[in-house]
Amino acid sequence: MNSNQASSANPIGPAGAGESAPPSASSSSPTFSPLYQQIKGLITQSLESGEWKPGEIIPSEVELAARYKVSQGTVRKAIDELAADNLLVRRQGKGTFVATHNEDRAQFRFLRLLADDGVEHPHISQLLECRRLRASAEIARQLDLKPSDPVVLIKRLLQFDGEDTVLDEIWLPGGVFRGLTLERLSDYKGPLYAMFETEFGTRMIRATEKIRAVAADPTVADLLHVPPGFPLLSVERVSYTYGDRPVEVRRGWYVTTGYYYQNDLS
Amino acid sequence: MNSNQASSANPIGPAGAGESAPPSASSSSPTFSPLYQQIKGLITQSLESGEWKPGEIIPSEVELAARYKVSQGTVRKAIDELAADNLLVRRQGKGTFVATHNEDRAQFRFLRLLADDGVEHPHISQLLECRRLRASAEIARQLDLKPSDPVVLIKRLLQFDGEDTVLDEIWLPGGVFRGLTLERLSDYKGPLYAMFETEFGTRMIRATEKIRAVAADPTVADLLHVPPGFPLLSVERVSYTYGDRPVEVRRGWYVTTGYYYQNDLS
DNA sequence: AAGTGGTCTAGACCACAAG
DNA sequence: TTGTGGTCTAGACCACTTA
Repeated sequence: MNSNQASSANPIGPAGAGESAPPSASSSSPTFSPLYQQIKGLITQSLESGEWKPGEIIPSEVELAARYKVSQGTVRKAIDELAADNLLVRRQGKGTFVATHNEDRAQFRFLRLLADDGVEHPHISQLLECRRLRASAEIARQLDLKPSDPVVLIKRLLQFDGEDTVLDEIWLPGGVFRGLTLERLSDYKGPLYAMFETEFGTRMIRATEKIRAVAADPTVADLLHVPPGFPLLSVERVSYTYGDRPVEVRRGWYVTTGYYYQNDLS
Repeated sequence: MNSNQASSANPIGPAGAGESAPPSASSSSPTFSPLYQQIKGLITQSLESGEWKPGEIIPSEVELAARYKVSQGTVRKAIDELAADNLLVRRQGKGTFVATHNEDRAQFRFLRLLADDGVEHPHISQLLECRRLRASAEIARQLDLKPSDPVVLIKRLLQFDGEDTVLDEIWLPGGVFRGLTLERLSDYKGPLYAMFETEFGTRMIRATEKIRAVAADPTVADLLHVPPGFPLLSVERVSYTYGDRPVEVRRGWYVTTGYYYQNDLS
């Protein structure tokens, strides 16, 4: 961060624009960071620390401007970017809220599977198992853990229109998801990410996926009721929380007869 | 568009803020559109009409503000959104430029295939054929044409590291791509979309893709040197130009051994 | 009526690029 | 030095929501 902290007070007083000294970074600073970026960082910290929880409203723009000793326009730009990053949601006339995986119709955001007619179908989850074990070298690398660190493995089936369509293997760091059991999983109603958020304080911010076409191996084929060798969509996802820390590895096999993975290039 | 045209003059004079009448839309208008959205539309028109061509610089913010009789901040917000939509590119100190598929390292934007090591490998295109024929019902529907309207069909192979990896079938509306021949295609150096842009004035703005895992049929398998039934990634793309008009349908089969399709959920 | 985000303006200054 | 986009401010008004 820059010399200009902007947390409680700027270098010299309120520092208005156009008449007194500007509040921005000191001139010729080698690492220049705009004020609104610093504000963005401070707001992110409050989000991460839980000062404002998912679904809650955050202080109004004028309040935040007073708190950080900057103009409303500056916190506006910071909030604009956080809203674009799906961390905040603005509602005109009401206020700005912390985004959540609950109410949101953010289901499709992470499971981009549509029926051939282009309609988003609902699905139900059938849990197969939930075990604790030690991370393989590969999983440890992807979760930024040490090999043989404890991890949780969840296996489940997703049914679309009553047909088994997706098989998921989900790895989570054991330290963060202490106390996660199959029973707690099956008791919870709603998306998995909503549970992670409300029960474990871990919010998924973004994810990357590697997609391939693979032949179903016998085990997977059996669970998905397709013949061995059947072409399946292999989706390998790594999800990240605040600070770009990886907190989930997910391997999915999708039956794409009657359904397709939708992607928008823009 | 709103009653407030903003093209040459606002309802009443320059209309500054804070003292005289505001320039924005008439009050209680049933269809309210912000000024900067209208400016965005006007700039888009100039882009579409070719007033500013791909790669060229557009007038500075102050010039555009004078031209449209609005403040610089308003055209700035319009340009901000157009830059976010990849229609314009801002370069600090130099100006704002019309985006292009040429120089841009916008290759990966539309062909999201990476090697297993995560590196983007270069590829070469081998043209198989280029024919003119009449649109099938399905293609006509997707290109918003009438059945049996003329279309161009291009087939090609993409080689990564010398290996045939992608087979593409590309349908284009015959009217727009008049004079497109295999010879012209093979003569052109560079990405296909760059050629469409410079030679036919058709710029691809966005695209949607439907992704499935399929078994290679004998013909495709032969061309890609895989056994029949081999799992391939099926990518069905529809590309759109200005005004969300579809101008390309592309069906691709990807061999995803050693390569994967990268997608970011954010 | 009050409070919130959304739009619009005007002006000042900074960072960057090029003559 | 000049011109461009980038940042920051202050203030006014509009649109939407809730009381």
